[in-house]
Amino acid sequence: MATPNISLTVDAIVFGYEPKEGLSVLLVKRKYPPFKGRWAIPGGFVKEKESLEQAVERELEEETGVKVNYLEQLYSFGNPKRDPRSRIVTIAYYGLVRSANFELFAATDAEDAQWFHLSELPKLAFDHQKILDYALERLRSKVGYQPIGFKLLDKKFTMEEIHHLYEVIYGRKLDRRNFRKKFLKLEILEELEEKSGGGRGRPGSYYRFDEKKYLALEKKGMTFEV
Amino acid sequence: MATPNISLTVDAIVFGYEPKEGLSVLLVKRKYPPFKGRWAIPGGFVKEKESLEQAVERELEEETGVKVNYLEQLYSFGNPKRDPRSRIVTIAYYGLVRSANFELFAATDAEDAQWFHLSELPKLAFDHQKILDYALERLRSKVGYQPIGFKLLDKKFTMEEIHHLYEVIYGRKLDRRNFRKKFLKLEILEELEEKSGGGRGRPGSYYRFDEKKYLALEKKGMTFEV
DNA sequence: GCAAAAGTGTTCCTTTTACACCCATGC
DNA sequence: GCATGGGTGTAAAAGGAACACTTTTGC
Repeated sequence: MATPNISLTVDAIVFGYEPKEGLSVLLVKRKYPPFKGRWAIPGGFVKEKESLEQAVERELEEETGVKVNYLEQLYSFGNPKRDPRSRIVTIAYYGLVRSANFELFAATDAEDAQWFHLSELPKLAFDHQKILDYALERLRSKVGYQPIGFKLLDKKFTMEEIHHLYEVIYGRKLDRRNFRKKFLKLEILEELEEKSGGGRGRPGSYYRFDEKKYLALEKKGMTFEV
Repeated sequence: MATPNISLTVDAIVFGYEPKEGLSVLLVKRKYPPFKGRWAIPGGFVKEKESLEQAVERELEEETGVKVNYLEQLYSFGNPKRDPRSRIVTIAYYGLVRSANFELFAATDAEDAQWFHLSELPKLAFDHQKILDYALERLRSKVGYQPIGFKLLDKKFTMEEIHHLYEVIYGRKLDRRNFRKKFLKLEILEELEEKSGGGRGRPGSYYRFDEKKYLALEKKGMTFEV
């Protein structure tokens, strides 16, 4: 009656962001066949007693040492031929990490783990490119109506940083001044005393995402839109 | 290595619509424990050689005789305790059918299959209420930016019908005149010669969704929005 | 003619877009 | 002072919401 011949895995597209680097994706190099030596997105089999999210977090920890700051289920891929070995259905997630967490280590199932710029992706194993495309599409649309962009930034960030982040994700220019006004009008940012010194030009304020305020406003019917 | 103790099922929320009845959901009465005699959404185990979508369509056919007009993956539910028997992960879909296809039959795994108004739902088995809530949320949002509402209507329909459909799905009144203008401005409806006779008042034109035109416009960057 | 529903037009207001200009800092 | 990037304001255009009015049908 059950389905003894179908295995279940989870995989995770993890996005990272650095102001100077742009968006990156976390990949691991496969140690074993099939696709030995090829880059793939981290993931693995789900254990019987753990939740799907726990499985994702465990695999990420084991294979890359990364802890995500945000995790969301993406889509389940179940094409009977997606894995040459046997029938393996995977539930894909995507995650976001703060730039500070960029340290990696190589471990268990991965000969290596590494960040790749979106513009310099290697050929991926299995149907992982398809999963990545799907994740990017989701990120692009979701960042416009849910406050998840902050999860890619430091707790404190400047207007310029979040503005640039949105430009990178959308892949197009956004008017700096209109972006600022739209964002501030949402009233979910707390302006800090501290200014961003160091660079050229006038220093800008640091801001922090005020999640409590956001949740309260959301409950009242406010909608986040960028 | 594999996951012999996790079983995989698919389940489907199927929505139907009748102008006079509003939105309905297709449910089946469980023949066997657990939850014997309780209403549940149709679904069942995935076979090794079939795709997930094929599994959904097969189970729907077997349990209810219904063929959906639209099918979309919703979300995967994998809480370790969602099924009291063992670890069963389900990939949930939602589907839409035209009102004409409303005929049902009782079959294999179901003592009975029946349409339920959204306002008169029985208590559901497993976590199926949660899945239904999720499906409704998805339907409500998606109908606003993808032309899937038509899948619930006859191939030809009047403005009044689609207007009422949106009111039912959104659960609130929409100005008849503004709705009409907004919809027509999209230029994806083909107005037919035929008028809706019979009722009281001035007859309205029938329309048909012009999918080719929609796809062409979409490619050019047009966005469907209601 | 009257009621009912379809179809058309107009006005007002909010939001978006495209800018110009001033301010604070490093050198 | 000058270059550089941050911060504020404003005007035109577009889009959405509210609503009055006309048309076509059944009785």
